[in-house]
Amino acid sequence: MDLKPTESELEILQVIWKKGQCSVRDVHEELTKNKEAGYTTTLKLMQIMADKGLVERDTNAKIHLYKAVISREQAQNSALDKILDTVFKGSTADLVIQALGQHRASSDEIDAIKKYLQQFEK
Amino acid sequence: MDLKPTESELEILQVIWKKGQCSVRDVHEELTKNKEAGYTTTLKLMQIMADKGLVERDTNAKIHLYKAVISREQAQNSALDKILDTVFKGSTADLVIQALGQHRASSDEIDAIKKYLQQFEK
DNA sequence: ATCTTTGTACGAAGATATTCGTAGAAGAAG
DNA sequence: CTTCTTCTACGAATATCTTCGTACAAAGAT
Repeated sequence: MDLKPTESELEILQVIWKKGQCSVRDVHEELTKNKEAGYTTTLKLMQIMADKGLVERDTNAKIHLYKAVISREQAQNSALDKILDTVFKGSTADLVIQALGQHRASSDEIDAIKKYLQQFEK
Repeated sequence: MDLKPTESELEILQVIWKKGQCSVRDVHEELTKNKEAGYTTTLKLMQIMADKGLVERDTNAKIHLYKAVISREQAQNSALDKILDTVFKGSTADLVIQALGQHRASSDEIDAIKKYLQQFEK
């Protein structure tokens, strides 16, 4: 099992993570708020995702319901692993500093991070 | 101009970032330390990258020399932008905390980050 | 019961990315 | 000069991802 979602699959996962269990219709409506897409396109992608094991589906009713197999956290970690490896030379510190520098965290966010770092005191 | 390197292109950029200006041979030798690949495959990829504007090449000598057009920092930022958008709901704090939590930064790294955060004190 | 809407299944076209074989030019070695 | 190696150019096969048309089943409306 590979479990590495493609670009489009990730868009769909985002919707499922946000809304929980979803029909194709649910996902499609959400996706088409931002971009054009045919309904069967969304359907096909979700079927492929089910084949790959990225999502599970309940086919008991006419309207199949899909839920995510990989969690957002898993996806976050594999995304971090990947970019650490490909562009950050493995340095978490570089990544964090670059993230804080460029993407201007709010002061609340910075407080949250400082608080988090307290753990490592002592 | 799109400037979004693919997976393979990123592998090549890593070598160029590391070694500076490179011939195809240089890059190829480095790549094949880790994986199998035909020489002309590397060549073709680098030619495509030159077409796309990801690298520039000096074709004066017989052996063409390639250098990166986009910097590692640019690639880092676009990688961060992308995963912030796709898996972190735009939250830099989540990203940083997840990175620190999962990828066990060394205490040196944590110190560096704390120092960095001092900037935001007042 | 028939028509319309709303679903899933499936195949195939189109787009993009990856891999490599073959050809020929330019140097190096003999 | 001829041969061998090393290089670039190019085209095409393969793989993967994305998109959508068509077909048909099930449910709802008239």
